Amino acid sequence: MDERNELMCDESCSHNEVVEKVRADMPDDDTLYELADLFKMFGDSTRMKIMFVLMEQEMCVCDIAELLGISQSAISHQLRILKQSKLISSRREGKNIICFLADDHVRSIIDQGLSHVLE
Amino acid sequence: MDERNELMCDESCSHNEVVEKVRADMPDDDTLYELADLFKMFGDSTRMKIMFVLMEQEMCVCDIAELLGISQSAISHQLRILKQSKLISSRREGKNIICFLADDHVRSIIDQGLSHVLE
DNA sequence: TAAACACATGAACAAATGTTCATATGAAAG
DNA sequence: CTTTCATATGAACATTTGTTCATGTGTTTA
Repeated sequence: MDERNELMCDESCSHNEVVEKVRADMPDDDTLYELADLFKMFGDSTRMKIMFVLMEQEMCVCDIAELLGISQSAISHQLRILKQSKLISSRREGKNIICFLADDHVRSIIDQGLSHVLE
Repeated sequence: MDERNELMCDESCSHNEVVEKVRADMPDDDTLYELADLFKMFGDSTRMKIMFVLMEQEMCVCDIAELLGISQSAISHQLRILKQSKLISSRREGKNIICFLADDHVRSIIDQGLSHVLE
């Protein structure tokens, strides 16, 4: 009887024990999905631009839209998503909503990405 | 005459000079798109899983598929994309193609992401 | 050289995503 | 309290994206 999964190649390059070890060391599925969802936030150029702006300067919605040349509605939709991911927060100030980065990981993540891209 | 863009809020929270400074400090559009495309790679759970596996152990395509319980075809399509982004490389070894991480930034990017998620 | 195996790839399809447009909400000023 | 301004949101739409299925390519082994 062959105990290996039918998908596995005949002469497994890594032995089963190795596969088992790697499998055991993987984060659970929920964490993996959360992680992918987090990076999804950085995977759209509009959101990327918003975060870049907020890395330098907190700013109201309207100014972000103007600075980036993107419609207020589009910005607002994206801000909503970014807030849900707890990457940015906001406070009211008079008539305006001021947005700012909510997490310092944003900076380090973007910096690591830049290092790769600029190589 | 009002020199401000019509989109800009009446009483700009940030003065125009600030907006101009931030705009000047932004990377050019090409870089921003590249950056977003890079993070897009981390924004899918299948690719995330592949990279997690390869962080621990280089491995042939077939074993990755078996370990993750994902079809060989799906894995192959994703590997193609990851190679295009220069995140993983591969070499032939007999009948198999062995895949491995091509860039150490992968580890640091994922680690930063994990820190955020596990908070 | 023929068969078996590991992997790649194209087409088709469903699902997720981002923008626009129109409109709603809610604070502030008159 | 009415109007105005800044922002939010829902619906519709076009794109992008990821998977499956069928099949192609290139290596190895018999």
